[in-house]
Amino acid sequence: MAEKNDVTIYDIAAEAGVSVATVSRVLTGNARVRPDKKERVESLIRKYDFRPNTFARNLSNSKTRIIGIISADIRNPFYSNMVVECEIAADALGYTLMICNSLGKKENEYKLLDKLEQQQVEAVILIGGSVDQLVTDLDYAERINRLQEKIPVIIKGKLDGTDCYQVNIDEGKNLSFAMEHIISLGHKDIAFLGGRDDVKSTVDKRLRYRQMLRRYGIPFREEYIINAARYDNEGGYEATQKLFELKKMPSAIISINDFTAVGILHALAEKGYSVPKDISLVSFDNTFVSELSIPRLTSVGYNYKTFGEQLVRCAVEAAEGKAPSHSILIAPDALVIRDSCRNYEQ
Amino acid sequence: MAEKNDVTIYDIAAEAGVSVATVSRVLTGNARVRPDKKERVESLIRKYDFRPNTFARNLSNSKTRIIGIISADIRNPFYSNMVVECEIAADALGYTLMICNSLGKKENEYKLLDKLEQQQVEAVILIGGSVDQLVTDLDYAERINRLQEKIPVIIKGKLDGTDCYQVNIDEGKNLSFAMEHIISLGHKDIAFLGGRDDVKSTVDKRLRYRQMLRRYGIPFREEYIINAARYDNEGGYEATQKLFELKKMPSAIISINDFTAVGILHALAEKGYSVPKDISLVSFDNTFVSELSIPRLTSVGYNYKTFGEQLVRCAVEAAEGKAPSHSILIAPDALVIRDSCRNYEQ
DNA sequence: TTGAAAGCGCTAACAC
DNA sequence: GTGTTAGCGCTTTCAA
Repeated sequence: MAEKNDVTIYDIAAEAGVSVATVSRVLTGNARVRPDKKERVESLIRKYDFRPNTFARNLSNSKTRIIGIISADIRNPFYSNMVVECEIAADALGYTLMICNSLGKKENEYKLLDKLEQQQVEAVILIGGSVDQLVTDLDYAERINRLQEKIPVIIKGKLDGTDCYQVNIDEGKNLSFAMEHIISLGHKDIAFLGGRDDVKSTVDKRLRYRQMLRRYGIPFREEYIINAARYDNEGGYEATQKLFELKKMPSAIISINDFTAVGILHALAEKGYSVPKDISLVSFDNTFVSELSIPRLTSVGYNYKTFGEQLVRCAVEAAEGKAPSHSILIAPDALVIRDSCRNYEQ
Repeated sequence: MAEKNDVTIYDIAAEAGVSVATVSRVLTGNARVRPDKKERVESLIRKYDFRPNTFARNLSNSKTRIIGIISADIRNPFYSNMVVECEIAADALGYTLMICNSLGKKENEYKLLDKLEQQQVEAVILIGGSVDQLVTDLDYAERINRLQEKIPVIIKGKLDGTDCYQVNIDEGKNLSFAMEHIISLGHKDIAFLGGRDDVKSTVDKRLRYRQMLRRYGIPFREEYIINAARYDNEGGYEATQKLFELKKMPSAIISINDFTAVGILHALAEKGYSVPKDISLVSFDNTFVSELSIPRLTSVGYNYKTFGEQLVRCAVEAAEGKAPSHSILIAPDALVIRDSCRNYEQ
């Protein structure tokens, strides 16, 4: 075990009585080889279960066909969905996805960037972390710019001061789907819980939230927008506690994501509110969490598959020098109606 | 972008007026270099933001410090927890984890094995997929044996006909924690829902289930063990439907995992059963799902951190020729008591 | 402490 | 079609 008894192209060549070039040719398929030689080589390859050394290969032609991806944390289903779809898309294009998690630490983002660069990945995709921030670190932007000189960088989100390829979705549009659903059900007192004001996608949604209220002639109440430090169930739970302090409870709540929605559900249940009987709830992301909760959540779904495909397609095209569009917008997501909303009756 | 304008060790050497060997020495730190030269080289490295080409390096010393891991599907929190802990552990030891998903397809397992072998990973870790099967494919075992001749293979699970390194947990022990809790609460009619009889960990649990009943003098009822094709909420839902067909409902249910438990919860709620009022429920894995459901689930927790550490430690030691123990048993997990069980009253 | 040079295993240009 | 050979960028003897 762990011995370097590896068969090389030379061994194969020797035993087959041909040159290494010929072996290489049958390996790459880049040139014609006389059938009988080809057959001899191939049978030797099978015999020794030979696999060409990737490093020698990469060193020689400086193409790794690896795409790096740095996600925030695949334990969050939003990211794992995204990452797996990217993996599938990359595989379909003959690329390998190298998956890394920054786990919420800026220093990890830097470390991973170094690592991927050193691994000679042909493109790097960034989802979550710095690319979610409303205002970008100068330091980070600089690091990315330096990287961009060698390797294309594709992000979901934004990065001021860089010209990364971007693949995004119209968060405002998504918000409007949720709002329209709620409003069509007769709700007017609609709170928006969760999220932070340093996160771009959240800010985009909040902007649209106010805009929608205005459009439908519903008065805006500052106190109905409630921050939460974390995008998880605790965040939802805490935000709901603040909601309880208000004199008037809303009849509907929009939650920044499924996890937060579950926290909201717990908090409401504790206080004796029933969903959807007393309060309706819509959320975003449509992860499996929305299927698991009771009641199941009406949620605006992310189209993970399309997203993954676009991210990877962009990465591959950029890597191959095909100059894809610098800013790709994914078609808006669809609302998946489940059991957490109902008609509002006076 | 994507240009090969990369600075090499030669450029650095030339500009610093030293040989490439010297540059290499400061890079690896494997030999002493006169301070002034060292300083000159280092400043050049900074100046050009130089990073040695990993492939050349690997080719030269045939050490990649990469460990491959093939998990079933990181969209399942059980695997993402495991994988992230492995990633953290690997990083701490100076290794990189290459994460792949077989997504339930045998062919993918083979493809990924090839890919990892070609990438020259120094060890491969297998969790989920073939290693979960009660009886191993001969074909697969053979593939693994061939791989083992070059690279150590570490598995969570089993693989008949191979002598992979194994890191496992005593599933029976875990089951007994769940049972003892339930029994101590006064329950006697205890059903065990979910899981398939071709999965080893499930079979282990079922064996212990019967054993525990015997030990406590509780009659065993065949019909209280219910299979489910899938280990997700649908599996739980379906298994519960079968339970409804029985003349007598149990007072407690043990669920094969958290997802299944949620399906059970949904099915019970539909029929008007309340948990824990009417029926108590315990499950396994203690993923975040058990925190999210209503009621929150009492669950026997996996110690993901320890598991990840042991898996990676074993991989690294084997890779470095240190001959770790061939079979490692993780300390049994702990029961996390939440809100899904209660005392049984006649 | 340092430099020259021989690999590491493969690809591709070049000549035949 | 096929073989020879020059790299690819780095590490590591071996001498000096």
